[in-house]
Amino acid sequence: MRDGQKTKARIERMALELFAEKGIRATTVRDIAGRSGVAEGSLYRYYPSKDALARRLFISNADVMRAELATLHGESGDLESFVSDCIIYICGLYDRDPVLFSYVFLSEPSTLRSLGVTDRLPQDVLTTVFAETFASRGQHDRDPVLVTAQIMGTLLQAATYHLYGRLTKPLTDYSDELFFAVFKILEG
Amino acid sequence: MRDGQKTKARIERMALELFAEKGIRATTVRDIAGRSGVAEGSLYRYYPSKDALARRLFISNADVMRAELATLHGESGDLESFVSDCIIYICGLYDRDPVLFSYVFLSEPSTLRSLGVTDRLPQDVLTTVFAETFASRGQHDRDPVLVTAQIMGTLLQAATYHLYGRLTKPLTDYSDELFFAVFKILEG
DNA sequence: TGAAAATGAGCGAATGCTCATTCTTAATGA
DNA sequence: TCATTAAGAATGAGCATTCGCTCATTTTCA
Repeated sequence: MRDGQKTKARIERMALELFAEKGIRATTVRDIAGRSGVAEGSLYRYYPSKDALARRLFISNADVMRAELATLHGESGDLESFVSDCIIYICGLYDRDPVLFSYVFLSEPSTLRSLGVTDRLPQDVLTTVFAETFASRGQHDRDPVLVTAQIMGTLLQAATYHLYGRLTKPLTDYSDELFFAVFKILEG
Repeated sequence: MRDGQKTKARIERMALELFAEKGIRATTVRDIAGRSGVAEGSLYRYYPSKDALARRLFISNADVMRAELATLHGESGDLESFVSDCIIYICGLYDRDPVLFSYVFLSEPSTLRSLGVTDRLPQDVLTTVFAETFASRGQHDRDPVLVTAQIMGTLLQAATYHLYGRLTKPLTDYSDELFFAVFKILEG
């Protein structure tokens, strides 16, 4: 029999690209099939619906990212080196695969809500770590959610501007400036 | 004759809410008409298409914001007070009308590209001001685009987290922490 | 040759939009 | 004062098209 896994992988990748380029609603099953070089019906061998595919694509990729961020935390000595590793990781993620990055990090709130994935964001790992650290340091005045928002904001908006072609070098090349801002935010 | 301007205004507001809540593609003309309490055909008295309405809503609101940010620049003495005014303005914008804020600032890149409005973002005012200031100060190593991304990132991501219900106080209440981070970024 | 993989015509539902028709009301004039 | 009217405002059934999805059929290959 034929190797269905290759077809499945091609469908997933092309769907991811289209979802990131045009949005989920604007991407039709015919679009996905066309770009994947398969028939429309083939999608339904592997997924019960277009939305299930979109949701699975988000969750499986976001879960990998969350696991890798958690690993970074386990390997790091202190908060500062963890955050620094996060920046390197996230910049590398964008440079290696801007399409995947866009889908997971730059989808609009309404999209994530309709997918039901607002509680599975990779950046939640940061919030947890910040909460633990601030608590153990007795810094009860600091808001781990706000700090996460500020730090992730600098990175995500930089990525957004790169998508628009306004920042042209790889995101990793801006890591010095990004480090600086993030550490200032972290210091409080 | 009847006052069509009130109908037009109601259609625009309800469309804005739906676009922000569900996205443009996911919002049907029937949705807009239903929530506005008018018939479907009425939309087409004022706009040639749903997309034209979406585009007009973005541009007219973004242009107002750009003008107001430019006014802030004209009234401010130095860069620091301008940026501080911008933070107050943007936080107030979110607190007063999160729906409008989401539509203009939190739509995903693919949406803005399909509307053809990526060159009309309110935050471009900041980039222009930064470019002028850095040039006049001889700070040729600083990237006005990156600084804009970092500063706007902290604000927009804070707004995003507020939308998710993770930040609960008005955004303005966080302005102390936001000021701090933004000024650190600005210092370089 | 058997079972999994892949196909694509076609279905019902939904969508954006049109247009013939009706409704509303300010202006008119006797 | 009040019936008449003209024109803009509003309607909603209906059209052409597109969409997600199904399934009987064909293809592929261990």
